[in-house]
Formats: sequence, structure tokens, C-alpha cells
Amino acid sequence: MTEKANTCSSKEIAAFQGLFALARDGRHYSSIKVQDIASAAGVGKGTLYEYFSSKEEIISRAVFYALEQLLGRLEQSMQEMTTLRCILEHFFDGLNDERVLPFAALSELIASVPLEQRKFLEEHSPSDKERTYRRLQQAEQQLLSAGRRTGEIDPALTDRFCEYVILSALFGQTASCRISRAKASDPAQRRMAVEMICRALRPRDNRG
Amino acid sequence: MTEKANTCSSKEIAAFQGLFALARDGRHYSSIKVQDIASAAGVGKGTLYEYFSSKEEIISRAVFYALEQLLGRLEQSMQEMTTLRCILEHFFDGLNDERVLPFAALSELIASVPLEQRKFLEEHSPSDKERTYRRLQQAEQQLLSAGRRTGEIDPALTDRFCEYVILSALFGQTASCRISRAKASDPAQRRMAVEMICRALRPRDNRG
Amino acid sequence: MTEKANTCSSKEIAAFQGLFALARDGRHYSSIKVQDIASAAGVGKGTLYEYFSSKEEIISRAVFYALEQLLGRLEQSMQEMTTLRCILEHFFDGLNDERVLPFAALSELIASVPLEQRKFLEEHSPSDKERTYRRLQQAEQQLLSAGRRTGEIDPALTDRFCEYVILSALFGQTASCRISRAKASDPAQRRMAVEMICRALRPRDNRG
Amino acid sequence: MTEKANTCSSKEIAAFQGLFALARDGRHYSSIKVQDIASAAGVGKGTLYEYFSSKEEIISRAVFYALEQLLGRLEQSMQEMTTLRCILEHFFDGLNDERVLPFAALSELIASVPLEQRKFLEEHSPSDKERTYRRLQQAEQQLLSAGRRTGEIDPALTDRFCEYVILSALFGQTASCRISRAKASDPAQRRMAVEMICRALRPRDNRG
DNA sequence: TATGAATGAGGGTTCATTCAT
DNA sequence: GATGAATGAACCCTCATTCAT
Repeated sequence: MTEKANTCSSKEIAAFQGLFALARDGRHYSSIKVQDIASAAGVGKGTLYEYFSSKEEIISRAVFYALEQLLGRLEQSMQEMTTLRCILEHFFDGLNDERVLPFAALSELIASVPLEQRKFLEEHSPSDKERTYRRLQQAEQQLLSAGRRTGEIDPALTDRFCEYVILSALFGQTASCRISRAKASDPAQRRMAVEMICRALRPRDNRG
Repeated sequence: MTEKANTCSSKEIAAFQGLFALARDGRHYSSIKVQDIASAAGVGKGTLYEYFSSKEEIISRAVFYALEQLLGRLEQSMQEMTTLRCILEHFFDGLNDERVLPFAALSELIASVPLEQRKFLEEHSPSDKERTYRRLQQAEQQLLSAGRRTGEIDPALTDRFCEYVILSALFGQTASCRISRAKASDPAQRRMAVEMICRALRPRDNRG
Repeated sequence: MTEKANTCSSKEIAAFQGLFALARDGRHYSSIKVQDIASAAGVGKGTLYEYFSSKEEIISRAVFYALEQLLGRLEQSMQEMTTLRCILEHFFDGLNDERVLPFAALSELIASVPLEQRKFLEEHSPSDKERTYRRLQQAEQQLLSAGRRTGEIDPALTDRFCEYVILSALFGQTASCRISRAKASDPAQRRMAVEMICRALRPRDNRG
Repeated sequence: MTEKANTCSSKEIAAFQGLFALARDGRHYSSIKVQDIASAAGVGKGTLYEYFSSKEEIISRAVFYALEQLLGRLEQSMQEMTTLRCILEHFFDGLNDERVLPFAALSELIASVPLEQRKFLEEHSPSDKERTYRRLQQAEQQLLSAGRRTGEIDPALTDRFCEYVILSALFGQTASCRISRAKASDPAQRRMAVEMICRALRPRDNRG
């Protein structure tokens, strides 16, 4: 399609995966050195600078890359499933495959990228950013439509509140893992996230 | 009073408040320098090292300090209120007073403290940590008891799930603000947090 | 007087002298590391950055500092002496004292500072630059006046040509040392410079 | 011809010319990257290493190449002209053709090559060096002979002083351009160089 | 006690050099 | 032979920490 601009060279993807692996191991942005990323990606430190202009850009691009991966996963879930709960379950189950969807890594990364940095992230490739955000909002709308169609979402709830619940579930998961020391890859964690979303959004007399 | 260990000198509190002010301004842990904390606290850089052994300790102690403040606030809310919703509303409303309860700052700080660092945080004053965690769990138990007593919490829900929901609400708030660019101090944000918790925990036929 | 702005802290002067020492040893700008300057100045590397914002600034400021020193020396020579030859001899003799007048170092430095860099040098503190340049031109005018008054300078010669001769003598000295491997501190070198200037500028029937 | 050792492959000459072009643009040695030379020469970066063992060698050989070119030019001038002034004028005029005789570039290069480097330059191909230096001295002797024969050079002057004057004129030109921001290719600059040499070397009663 | 000038270990980045294609 | 992607040593600069005042 026209999304070709989003394709990354194999070296870039190696860098992203290396970064995700580090993030998955609980390494924090501020403690990740360029040398670490290079080692994790299996390339020389200098090689990274052939593909990225700075450490900052590596992180920024990796965040967007992961987000795109996640969106792809979510869109696929929405094509195959019809109910909100099934979509979410399918989506979260897919997060198991760390190679494809390093969600914990993304969440960790986004949490760890300083605010000041995010400015750069936004300025860096505004068109990429815009495209991703649009895709994100479309997916959200589609998800809420599905939930409302099946009666899983209380019609009285605003889009904003629904969004708030979903984001809290996604990122709260990371927080929860931190406090209670559970592994983000623990299926129980993901089940709780789905459950929380469904319960919080369900109509008052929801029986399901 | 065996809690004496918890009292802090005015200089220490100045350091904490300075750090909270920085965190509230959106400054990220990794971009906060010791000089920044000293300036924000209105003391010399060297003075900080009279009270703390390292930057790491400043952050760690500040996190615990903020947590203790929050717990005090929550305990107070639970004494004055009876229903889960009222307790939460009272608690979250108190978060307005940034001087007393820099919640956004805490959330931001905890999110920004690297995992590796948290090890230090745990090893540093294990007794302090234990005491705070015990107090945290007591408060949680008390909160859930209140909710179950009033029928606001579905009896079928496990403690673990309830905790998950509350943590997601607390920390998801930060995430939500980041994504949707809302201000954490926005009352609407806090209302949504309370609403989400209540809806997610309510029994299936909950009418309130 | 009002020239107070030009005073430098002792650490700054130490840095300049360290740099001059390195330049005097024949070290070239591009091979001088910040660590070298720090070592030569007898301070820590980090200390330099308390007084200068970059290596670039160290060099720039050092060049101007040396230029000011030289100008002071020249102005003094012009007060004490009357004939062009005597002024030049007195001036060049003073260049012996490397601590006070590191001329070879200046010449070497100016030669070694890349053109691109000189842009910075000019943009950095334009007022300092302007003041120094004005002082330089005044000294030149005074020198030429002296030479013309005493008949040592051919009245037919333009200011521009006179300037060209003097600059060639000053900087050619460095070049000459490089090619013939003489030491810049060799008195014979300085005698030749004076001789060359006087001969090139003298009237056609000059007998002196 | 026993001078066969001096012939360079087309790729080598391309590298030299590329370097000269960069130097002519005012680029300084320390800011010229191997990639720049390769680009300016129109070859791949790796290709340079087929013909030179290091960046250092490229510079060294280029300096000698330019020197040889200049010497050829000077020898030709001495064959066609008889008076010192005519030789110099003819010689300097030829410097206009930047392709053949990039004098400004040479001067700039020699000035910019660090002393440490010059050691390498001397050790690198001692035989080449010796041959060039001998040729240089022969040319100098021939030039001085011409000047003395025509009475343009004061018989009292030593060879060393004459050499000093000529070198100062050559390299002072570069210095002069730097200070007064004139272009080295400006004919006025070259006229002043000839004038300075002739005036400085002329006998006391010289009328020409 | 309070300070900030001094420090140097460590990080991000550059670029000369290599080598598989 | 010609190339440029990959490399890592080495540099400039930052900033947590120390210590003389």
C-alpha cells in the first residue's frame, strides 16, 4: 500500500528488537547505553549511527515501530473477532509473542522516555506521527463501535472515558507489575486487564 | 513513638519538595541533575550530600516520603468517609493540594525510577520499606473492606484483581495524561479515575 | 580603565599558558586534546568547562589573549622608542620572554585554527573582537607614522603594502622555522624579521 | 628518465586535486575527512586505500606533489626569464591556474599539517623527500644567482636571509589573506609578494 | 554547618580504516 | 580493481561526588 514509508531496514529492526529485549529485561531508558543497544542488536556501536542520527532517534523510532506493530495486531483482532471481550482477549494473547508485539517493552519505553524527549519524538517526523495517531484513533473508534454494537459498552459513557479506561488498563499493567512484582508476560495479568476494561465499560445491568 | 525514624529534617523535606516541584513541571528523573534539586530546594549542592549519600538516595527517600504522605491522606479519608466512592473522591480531591500530596509527582517519579534503582531503594532501608509496605497493605485491606461492606465491590472479586484495578487507576492516570495530553491536575481526570474503579469493582447488578 | 572586561581569572590564564606551552612545543591545534590543555594548565579536565564552554572557546579566547599581550608589548615599545627599527627590535626582543609574550605560540595558533573556526572566533564576543581589532589598527597606524616621520618608510608606499610586509614578517617567521627547522626563539630569526621589514619599507635611497 | 618514481596514477592525481580543491575552498586540514577527499576526487572511500596507506599519506604525498609542480613552474620561469623580478612575476602569475599550481592550497596545507605529521612525511619516502629538497635548493641557488648577477640582490646579504625573505613572502601571503581577508587569488596580493621580495633584497642604492 | 570549585569516570558521537562483495 | 557498510578507538563534554574553606 502507501504505507511503504514505514518499512525499516533489517539493521533498524535489529536495533529496535535489541532495545525491546533490553526494555523487557527491565532495563530503564536512562540506564540503557548506546553500546547496550548495539550489543543487543548484534552490531557495532558505530553501525547504529549509520541508521540513526542519535540515541534519541533510536528510542523515538522504536516507540513508533512498536506502536505500529501493536496497531497491526489490534486491527487484525478486530477483523477476526466481533465482541469487545474477544477482540481484547485475542489482542492481549498476541502480546505473548515477544518478537512480534513487545507490548511490555513499549509501555516501559513510553513510560521511560522523558517528556522533554517526547517533544523531539513529535517533531522528528511529524508526518509519521500524524499517520500513526490517525491510525490509533481509527482503531479506537472501531473498537468502541464494536463494543457498543454488542452492548458491551454502556451507551452513556463518553469516548473520553472509554479511552481513559483502555489506556489505564494498558499502562496500569506495567505499573501493577512494578508494584506487585508480577511478570508482564503472566497470562493472569492480561486476563485482569481484559476483565477490568469489560467491567468498567459494561452497562449497569450487564449480565455478561 | 517508634515512627521516629520517619521524621525528616527541614533540609530533607526541602529537597523532597524541590524534587516534587521539578517532577510536577514534567521534568524526568533522568534529566534531573543534583544541581537542579539543590536549586529547587534552595540549598547548596554540597549541602544535599550532608543529608543524603547520593542522588539515588534522594530519589528513593523522596518516593517513600511521598508514599507516606499519600497513605496519611488515604487513612484520613477512610476515617472520615464510609463508602468506597466517597473515600476515593475525598482522597483524590486532596491530591489537588500539590504541596501536601504531590501524587502526579509520585507517579511520575515511580515510573521514572529505573528498575535497577529500585533494588537500591529496597535494600537501602529495608525496615522503612517494610513498614511502608505493611501500612500500604493495611490501607488496601481497609479500603476493600469498606467497599465490600457497602456492597460497592463485587464479592466475587479477588483482592488481587481489586488491587490491580486501583493501581491501574492511579498509574494509568499518568499514562493517560501523557497520551491525551491532559493535565494530571485536571479534576475531570480524577473523576474518571474514581468512576473507573467503582465501575470495575461494582457487582453485576450494581445500581449505584 | 574601562578595559576591565578583558581581565581573566587565574584559571583562564593558566589554560591559556598551558595552551601556549603546547603550541610552543610544536603541537598542532588538531592534535591538542582538551586533556592536554588541562594537564598543561595543571587542572582537571572538567575544570576547564567551568570557565569555557568548549574547546573551541578555549582556543579563541587564547588567541585574543595573546594578541592583547602582544599589542601591549608593541604599545610599550612605541612609547619608549622612536625609530621604526628600534621599536621593532625592542618589540621582537620582548618576544623572548615566553611567559609574557608567546608570539610563536600565537602565530602557530592562528595558523592552525581552521577557517571555519575563525567564524566562531569572530562571532564569539563581537565586542571584544572589535575592540582588539581597533587597537590593532591604531597600533599599526602609530607604527607607520613613526616610520614615515623618521624617513624609514618610503612615502610612496601604501598602508596596505606596509601591513602586508609586517604580517609577512610576523607569520613568515613561523613558516620559515618550519621549513628550515630553526627555533622561533632563535635571536637570529628575530633579527632577520626586523631586517626584512626595514629593508622592504625603506626609501630607494635609504642609507640606514 | 630516472624520475619515474615520481609519476602518479590518475587516481592518485584525482585525490590530490580533490584535496587541493578542498584546501582552496578554505577547508582546513583538521576538518577534512577521508570521505571528503574521496567525494572531491570522485572515487569511493575504499578506493583511496588502494593507493594510499592512510589519510596521512594522502596529505603528505599531496604536499610533495604540489611542491614538485611549483618547482617545475619555477624552473620554467627561470629558463624563460633573466631578472629576479621577471622570474618572480612569471612564477607568481602562473599560480593563477589553480589546476596546475595550487599554491594557496599548498601553503594552506603545509601550514595546516601538524608538526608531528611532518615527521611521518619525512620518514615516509626519504628518497623522494631528499630528491625534492635537493631540487628545491638548486632552484633557490639558481634564483639567487640570477638576482645577484643582475644586481637585484644586495651582495652583502646571506643566502639564509634571502631564503628567509622568500619564504616569508610565500607563506606570509597566506597569513596576510587570513588577517585582511583578501583572496589569495587576488593579483594584487601576488604583486605585493614580488614587490616585497625585490625591495627587501635590493642593494641600498638600488634604483629599480 | 553550608558551600561551590574542582574533579574524572563514563557517555554519546565521529571518523579513519577494513573487508566482503 | 572498486566500493561502502561495518567497526571501535578515541574524543569532547557532562555531572555526580568530594573537600577545602
